[in-house]
Amino acid sequence: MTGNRRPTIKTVAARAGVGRTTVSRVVNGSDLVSADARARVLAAIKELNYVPNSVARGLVTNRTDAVALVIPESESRLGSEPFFAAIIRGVSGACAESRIQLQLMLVRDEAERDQLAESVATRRVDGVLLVSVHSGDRLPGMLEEMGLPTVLAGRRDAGEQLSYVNADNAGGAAAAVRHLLGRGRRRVATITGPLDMDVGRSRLAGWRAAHREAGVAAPDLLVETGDFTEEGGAHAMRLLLERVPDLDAVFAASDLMAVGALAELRRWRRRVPEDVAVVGFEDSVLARHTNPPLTTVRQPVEELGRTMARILTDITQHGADRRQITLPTELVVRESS
Amino acid sequence: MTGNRRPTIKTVAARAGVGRTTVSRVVNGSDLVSADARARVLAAIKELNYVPNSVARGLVTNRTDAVALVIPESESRLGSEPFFAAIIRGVSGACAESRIQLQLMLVRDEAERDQLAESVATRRVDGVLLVSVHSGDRLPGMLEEMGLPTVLAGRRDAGEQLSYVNADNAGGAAAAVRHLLGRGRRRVATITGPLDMDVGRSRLAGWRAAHREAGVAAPDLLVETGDFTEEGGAHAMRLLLERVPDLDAVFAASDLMAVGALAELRRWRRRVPEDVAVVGFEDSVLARHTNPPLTTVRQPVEELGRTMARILTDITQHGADRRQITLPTELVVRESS
DNA sequence: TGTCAGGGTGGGAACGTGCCCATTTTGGAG
DNA sequence: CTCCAAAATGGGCACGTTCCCACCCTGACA
Repeated sequence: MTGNRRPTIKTVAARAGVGRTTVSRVVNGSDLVSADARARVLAAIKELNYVPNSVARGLVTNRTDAVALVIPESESRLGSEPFFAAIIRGVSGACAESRIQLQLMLVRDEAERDQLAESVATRRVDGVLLVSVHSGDRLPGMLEEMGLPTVLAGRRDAGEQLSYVNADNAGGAAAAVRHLLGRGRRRVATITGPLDMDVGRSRLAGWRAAHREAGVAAPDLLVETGDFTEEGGAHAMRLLLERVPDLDAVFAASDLMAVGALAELRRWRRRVPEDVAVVGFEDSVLARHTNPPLTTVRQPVEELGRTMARILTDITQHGADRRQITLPTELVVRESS
Repeated sequence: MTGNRRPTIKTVAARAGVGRTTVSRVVNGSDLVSADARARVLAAIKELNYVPNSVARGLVTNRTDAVALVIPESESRLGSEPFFAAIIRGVSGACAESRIQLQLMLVRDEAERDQLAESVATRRVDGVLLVSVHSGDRLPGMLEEMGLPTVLAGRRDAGEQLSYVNADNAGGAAAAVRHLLGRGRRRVATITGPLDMDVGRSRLAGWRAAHREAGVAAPDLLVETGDFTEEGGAHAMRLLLERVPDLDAVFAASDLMAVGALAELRRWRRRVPEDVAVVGFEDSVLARHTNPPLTTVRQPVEELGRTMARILTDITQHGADRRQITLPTELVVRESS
């Protein structure tokens, strides 16, 4: 209980009978050190239970080996937790591999988001991972201007210049709608995500593309905008049913909205899938627990997080260039279609 | 594009025509500085867009204003994501208030967990938040010995000496079982959590206590051990049905196990709640989406995370003592009972 | 007018590390 | 055995901050 200070590189050097530099070299794996010295240093490290001080190291190297993962809480709160949880798992796994520290920043409102650039500057992270970016978002640009490599989960628009990892939203949506049309559905409505996000627009574009491809008309009458929430899905479903009573299928741009749609359909006494087929997007845990189990487009969310982290470490550690990657999606057919 | 370095405290001092110390005082809110000097410094800070370097600060203060949140991934993977997501939200919110940085560490296996102490030592965090601790776990003790204040989510046993925040597991379980007995159920089985965790034992103790209180026998025949997973719940339910065909209620120690139990009961053609009533524990999102909606014991998970973070910052920032807190739970009656 | 208390101020040292560069040691060739 | 290149080594400095301490200045009091 003597309040022993932690051993420093100096302590180790003295114990091993070498200079500080030699210890530093051993710790950082340089090969300019004799086998004998290395052995003595390693022994001293073990005896003293020495761990290098990453704060001091960061001061001189100007790197922290840490990245920030920024998640807007307003959107994660709404039950889309499985998505963010999977992102976090993927990111965390990749970071652990590269011995990179993960700093989590949940931003609760615009004010906190504006403050983010400063916070990130103070904290001296090596890079930033941004989830859920809206179209006109200026934050990513600001970060890159500050010299902070940034990787987005999902692009802001089709011409995105920054690094991003994306699911094949248009392709997945098209596959879903193709599936519905292929089973003889003729009035396939869609509940979109927010149209100020590329993910919302792309999935809508996929719905359109599949119709075009099949030579089926796709009137705007069949399109209702949602907000990725359960309530939003239910509300959109109601508007659609009022407007197009004879619709026989719905493609919802997220599982959560599909759940809301299912509830609304139940209220209207429409049977799923007999009267109306329903398809969601994401394949979250939810999809397996709805009644009936939900046909949906699986996106590899954990892989998405992992890829984001890998791109970022390639940039920060190996000076790689910006990269844009789109991951494939896959239709999972269950009983709602 | 001149590769302009970030301004340091020295740059600011020069610009404001004062010494480094004065700038430092202004930044840290000391009142030993004249109004005139303060104004000049603040102006310079704004002009130069200066942000203090927390790494350099950490080197001299020996504090990082960062805490680590450690979550075993093996357990978070199993669909209990809502629990961990809520913990993270609570912790993150409290950290943001105190301007504390949150470092997330998902540990995937024993090896990573063993390495954790070293990792945390290298990273120089001010304290550690540990989720999901098992009974004999030595890690918390090791951390405290290293001088790292540690707060647990859930205690290791009833005599826990370290700081922890806990839900009233025994009380909540007792309320659930009391509710079942009160509605005339006479063969109330239970699917427990892992008995090497206090949370598992305490909820079982609550089941026992409610029986004792009502003067109803609680034979071990009615107890089956689960592992907090859906499959575990289904498996335990099957064993119970084989052993006690005439059971008329089940208290599952988690929502996820209750979901598994519901599925198994459906396979056995038992109606819920007519033949068998089911109660879960946690009140996760899942509970509202089961068929029928699940009666469950709500635990304030986000509040739990928030409280953990507050206790830790009280210790690290204000030198407070260790603290043990138990948060109340609340029975939420839905249609499964 | 001289003294002194105390608010303001700034320079120096230290925190623990990586890296530059000068110096010492080693080993092999002549 | 000598010499020299290359390998091995260690000291000094810098990174950006906080804190200690010495100093200066102002104004009140004797």
